[in-house]
Formats: sequence, structure tokens, C-alpha cells
Amino acid sequence: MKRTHHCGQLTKESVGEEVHLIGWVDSIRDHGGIIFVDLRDREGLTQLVFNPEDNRALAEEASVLKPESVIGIRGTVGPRPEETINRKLVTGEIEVTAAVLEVHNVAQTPPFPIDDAKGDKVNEDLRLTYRYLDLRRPKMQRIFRNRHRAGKATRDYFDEEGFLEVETPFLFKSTPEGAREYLVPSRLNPGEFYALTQSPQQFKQMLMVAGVEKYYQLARCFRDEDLRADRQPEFTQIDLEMSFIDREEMYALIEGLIRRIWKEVLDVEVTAPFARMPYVDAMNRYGSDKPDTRFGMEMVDLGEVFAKSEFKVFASTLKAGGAIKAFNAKGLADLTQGELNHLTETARSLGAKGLAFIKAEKGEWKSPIVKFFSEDEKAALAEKLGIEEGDSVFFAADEWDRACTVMGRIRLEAAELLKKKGRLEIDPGRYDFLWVVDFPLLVLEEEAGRYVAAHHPFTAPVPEDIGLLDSDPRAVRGQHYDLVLNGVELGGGSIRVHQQALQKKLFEDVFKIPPEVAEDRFGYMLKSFGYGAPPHGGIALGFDRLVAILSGVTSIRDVIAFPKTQKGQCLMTDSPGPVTEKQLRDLHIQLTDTARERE
RNA sequence: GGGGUAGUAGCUCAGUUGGUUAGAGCGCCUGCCUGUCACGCAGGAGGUCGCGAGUUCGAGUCUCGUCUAUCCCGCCA
Repeated sequence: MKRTHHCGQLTKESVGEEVHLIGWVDSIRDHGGIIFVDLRDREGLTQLVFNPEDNRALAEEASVLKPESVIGIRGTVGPRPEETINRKLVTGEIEVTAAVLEVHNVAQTPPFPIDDAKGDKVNEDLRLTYRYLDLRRPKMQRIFRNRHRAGKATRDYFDEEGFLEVETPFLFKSTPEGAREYLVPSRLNPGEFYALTQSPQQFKQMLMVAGVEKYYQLARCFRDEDLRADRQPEFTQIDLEMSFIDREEMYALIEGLIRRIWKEVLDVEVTAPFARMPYVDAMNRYGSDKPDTRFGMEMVDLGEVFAKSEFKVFASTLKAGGAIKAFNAKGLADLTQGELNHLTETARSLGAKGLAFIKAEKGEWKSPIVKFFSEDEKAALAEKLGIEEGDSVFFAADEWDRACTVMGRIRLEAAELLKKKGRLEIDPGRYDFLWVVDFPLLVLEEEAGRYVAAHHPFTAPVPEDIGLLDSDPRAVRGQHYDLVLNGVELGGGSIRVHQQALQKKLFEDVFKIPPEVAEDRFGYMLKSFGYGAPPHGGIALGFDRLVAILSGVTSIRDVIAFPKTQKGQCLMTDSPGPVTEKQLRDLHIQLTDTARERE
């Protein structure tokens, strides 16, 4: 029995037609005589009617149906009596009176409700074990559709912009300086391993040398790092690279892509160009390289106020070259001791010694540190932070980057508390896109005492800073850019180095990679630059995060059909799993004793 | 590797200071019910309180360990 309509389609226009429908039984309402069945497919619900006065045998068949069974019916579309019209359903004006019922599959009782509201509350491990049931929920079906539309918008846009989609290998070689990789043993090359690509970075640059000029790919990437709500071991990036492009052109290109996706998926007009913020400003004002600018509570630098303070903790921090940072959590003076303890714990976990605060309550400042402040200092604080009755102010005194990071994190947690108390509301339809720019090219790796690439070693320095590479490496800015949305890092990229000599200098002189190691890992790349490499640059956007935001969910597990748990397992298929001795022998692999014991 | 939260019926949860037979809603089963759409009404079944030790006359409750999920730190060029 082929269907003539889907379950979200029929309206009173179709009254009188004979139709075939097929789908899952969503619910059954058996009145002893008349029976109503809601039939569901991915498009919607349609009410079926079985009336024993018309067809007693059929009604008896229907009375033994169970929810989630798959059935097909043939029947006639009829108008519902006026008083029984269901305005909540698209198909609520009609019902289909069944004449023939075909039961494809009777379902067992599902282990959890297949229902948007109730299903959301079910333990995630159970949902993941029965993922095929979880995904039946209309909410998950909407996410599938969002993901599909976002992908299609991306492909359409880049196609129109003259880009070619090129697939690159998953099986690459190990490049240990980045994220930890998944290794794949090589049967044909005993003792050697592939690594699954963390990203197509090096291949896409080779495509530029190859003259492709404009490349993109919805690329699967693999990283063997610990998982988070926004990190899965395999994930998808919108990856692109383009020759003869500068930063300004890149911003415009990606703004066009984002506008296209938001329009196609949400029918929302995104305003471009996006705001831009230098990295240093982002850290100073928001304490993060991915600032959430949807609310204020910006940080203030108090170096000047406390430069000559009697308060030794602040004064000595400044003297040692550190910074005093603070922000005003507007209206949070009533935070409880428990909440304050929690914030303090958070600050400590980030390396702060504690969390200094002032609560402006009942006309006075309650604080363990305010007694050390002079009248001038208090006046300056009140003015700089705009302290009013009912506010809470938090302080961090530490090395500049730690002070910023700690305050940035406390700012976000304070915002969560204010949201919970109903004093801060963020419009769910608000999208604060932001380019964070002017990143340092290098960061000092304290343990090793050397510089490593802040982004990756192929990022080009800002041209006017190249001279500083030898004299003052920390001051060199990279041509790197991050795209941030509502405090989430959507992606990042850079204009790349395309000159052999500069790339070699960076590998060997700046990153101190031994020449033979550089040759082994990147030799082919350096060689290629000797044969006519165009200037080029690119970016990669986290497609899962993007779809999560478009769908209003906080975990990318919700936008991946079959995600892994925090331990990297798939509960539905029970992977990973053991393999046979023969498989191991073929791969020239022996298990250690600890690995054997776990079996 | 570290810190937090959770684990009690199929699901979501409650369970007081350690004290009789561990409860509720939904779901499930049975019966009744001809206009419901969270149908209704009546009745019923259903429990290794994650697992293992310990303290105690007595443990869902306290202690230790462990497992699983989740959030975070480290990590993610």
C-alpha cells in the first residue's frame, strides 16, 4: 500500500478523497465503541477514526493496536464535527475514516515516552541506547531538518561563489604537536600507523598550491581528546580555503555564508558586517577570547586606582606586573553563601587564590576587603564600576591573563545566577556575531620554555610585525581570526604563510622544531612552496555547534544522529569493542597486560 | 588525571532524625465507556533502592570503595 499523502498534509480541501496513509501509531483513544488513532510520520499527525457502526471487524482490529506500531490505512477524508476541530493540529479540521488497515509491525512498549516534553527529561544514556526511538521524537526530526538545510545552504552558497567541494583523506599521518589523534594500524606496513585527520588543514593548503583556488568541504574531523557538551571525538567542520584572499575578503565571504544559513534555516536576517574586537580588548573587557556580548557587566581595570594602595594584596600584585580586574554583577547583592562559595570554588579551580567581592546592601558595602580601602579608592570604585544599592562586585588580582580569565568566568556564572533569579533576560532570537582579531601569533609554553603557535604553525604574521619575530616574538600578531556567536567559538582561521623561507624560519627559529623533524613532518609542504604557492587563507566553522545554536540546544550530541558518550562509547552499538587475536596478528599488534585484563 | 551533580517501579521523581509492609504521577495489564485528541472511570501487576564492603539491634538514608551518565578543570596546534 503506497501512501498518497503524509500525515501533516490533509486539510479540509481534501474532504471526500480516498487516501492511503502510513506511519507510526502515536496514541490510541479507545472509547469502547469509537476508536481514535493518531497516526504519525515525520511530517505530522493525522487522526484516524474506526467506528464499529460502520465496520465492526476493523474496529476490533484497531482496538488491539499498540503505540509505536507501524500501520498503513486506506480511508476517506471527512470533516470533523465543528465542536471537535483541533486547532493545535495542521490536520485538525479533518479525520480519516479507515476502510482498510494493514499492520506492518506491532511494537513492544517503548522503554521511555516518545514525546518531546517527556523525552527531554529522560536520562541520556537510555536515550542513546535506544537512539532510534529517541530520534523519532518530533524535536529530533526538526533538528535533522535544520542540519540538512544548513548543509544545503552551505553547499549552495559556496557553489554560487565558485568554490569546489573536494574530499580529502581521513587516513593521514601522525602530526603529534596538535590534538591527540586516533591511530590506525597499517596491515601492509608493519609497525606503522595512519592517523585520522584532526582537520584537513595541510591537504587544503596543498589544494591551493594545486591551483584549485577555492575549496570547501563539509569535513569530518577526528580528535582523541576528552569530551564535552560541545566536543565529540568525530565532528563536522565547514572547511574552506581560498587563494588570493585577504582578511577583509574572508570576513565578507563568511558573513555572506552565515546570512544565507540563518535565512534558509530560521528565516532570520542577520546584520552584517559583524563587529570586530581585538583579542586584547576581548580579554580586558570580557575575560575571554570568545566573549558573550549579549549582556553588559563588562570588566574594568583598576590598576590606576590601586597603584599606591595600602591594601597589600592589590598593591603587590600590581608591583609584580599583574592586574586588578573587577566587574559589577548588577543586582546580585542577594546571592547566598552557597552561591558565593560556588563562585569562589570556580575562581580557585582557575588558579585564583580566592574571590574578593563587595555586596552593596542596605546602604553599606559588605565585604571582607573594603576596610583596607581609602576613601579616595572607594569613591573611584563606585564611579568606575557604577556601584548602586543591590549590586555585587567581584575582583581578581593576578597575572593579567589569569585575572582576566577568572573574572570572565565569574561574569558568566553571575549572569547565570541573575537569569535564574529572573533579573537578566536574553532574547533567544538574539545573535551576537563577532570577529575576534589580532591574536598573538605565539604563546609561551611555560613548561617547555618555548613559543608555540597560538593557532597553528602555518598562520601568517601581520606583515608590519614580521620584523619583531626575532626581537620581540610575543608582540607579533597573527593574521588569525575567530568567529564568535553568543559566547561560543564557531570557528577560526587565518591567512597562511605561503613563502618557503618564512615557513622554514617559523618552524626552525621560532617554534624550535629540529630541522629533521620539520623535514619529516612538513617537508612535502615546504617543498611544494618552492613550486609556485599562491597567497591563501581559510577558515573552519564547527558545523555541529552551528546547528546546535540554530536549533536552540546546548549539546552537540543533540544534533549528531549517533553521538558518543563522555567515555567515547556508542551505547546503541556498544562500540568500541574487542577484536580477535587473528585481527591483531594481521595488524602486527600485541595487547599489554592491562588491556587484556580489562576484557 | 582532578572537582561537582545524579543513579529508588518501564519513565520522571518523592522518601523527614537511621526504625513497621518503600510511595506518587505517567506508562503497562484487566474491565467499563460511541466524539476523543494528555480521553474518562474502576481495579491490578510491577522494586537486587546502580554494585560491593563497612558501621549499627536495625541502612534507600551514615562511611569507604566501585561502576555508569552528565557538567567543568586539565587537554582540545
